[in-house]
Amino acid sequence: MMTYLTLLETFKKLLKKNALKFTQQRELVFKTLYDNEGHFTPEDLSILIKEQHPDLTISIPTIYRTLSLLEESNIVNSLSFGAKGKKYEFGLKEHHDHLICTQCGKLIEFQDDIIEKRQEEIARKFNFKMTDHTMNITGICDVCQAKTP
Amino acid sequence: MMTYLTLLETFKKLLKKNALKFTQQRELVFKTLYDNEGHFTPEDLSILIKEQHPDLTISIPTIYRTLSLLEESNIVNSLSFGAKGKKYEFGLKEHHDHLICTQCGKLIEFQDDIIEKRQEEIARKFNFKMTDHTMNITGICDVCQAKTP
DNA sequence: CTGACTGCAAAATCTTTGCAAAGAC
DNA sequence: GTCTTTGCAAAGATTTTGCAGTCAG
Repeated sequence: MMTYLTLLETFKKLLKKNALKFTQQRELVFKTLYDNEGHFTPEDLSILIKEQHPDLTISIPTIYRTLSLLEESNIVNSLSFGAKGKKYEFGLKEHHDHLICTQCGKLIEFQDDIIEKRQEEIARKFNFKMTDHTMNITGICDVCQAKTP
Repeated sequence: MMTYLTLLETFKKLLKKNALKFTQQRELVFKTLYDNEGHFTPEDLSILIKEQHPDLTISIPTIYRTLSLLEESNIVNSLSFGAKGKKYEFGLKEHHDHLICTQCGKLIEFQDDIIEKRQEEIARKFNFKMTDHTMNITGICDVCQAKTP
């Protein structure tokens, strides 16, 4: 994983290349997605930013516009599962998958080379340029299995 | 894959078990998802139903309510991505995973034994009692790659 | 300076809800 | 008959847009 500053430079260069300006708001969205692991709706981000940067401001429309911009450049990925709305995550990170316990909500991240490799093969087979993948295995974790026999 | 009538019986029993009524509208949504391979927004379904059953009617709110109902019972699955809104598919068929184009919203289903088997192994490794799993590969499909160089 | 970006308010969508009438059992 | 379900219209949410003022380059 590259450092924040390196990634920020990449972002700045990309903006320059497209005659777009580097603004406080754009950095805020970029940084907040970088700093926080997870998937966020535009509103989630608005709240996170208020908490983590009380001195700065950004409006909801700007968050939407910035996320679209970042998504076009593959700096963020969007996906939405279950709940309403689209969710965004920082896209310049290693892929990872999840095991989710439906009883206690525990979340285990894992990374499996066999699956990673197989996913690439599948994407290739369908001529897909893979930008992200999510795999969620839901079930009941060992602790909860012991609790409820 | 079971026959329509068998599946319909399952659906009826499920409704009865929950003191819910079997109505023309509920069957319409169920049947339309069964008859049409693919992933549909509530509005898509409304249009499909108008085309395929011009004599029957169903309102948009009822489609939303019925889809939520069907989803709770795992009779349909929902997915949402790229384009706006959630999409629903008939859920009582073989397990499969998805390739999703984030630009045009195209969705390709695939099934891969290597991945299925590996998922079971991973669940076992973490002592998880797997109840479900979903895998989505997001990316850019061949058509969209050609469009944006 | 100049053109792009932001925030506001308002519009366009998309989804849910309240309620009277109709329908399943 | 009773209690759910439906359709309508209206309310809520979510996302996008127009425009004047602000700001980066």
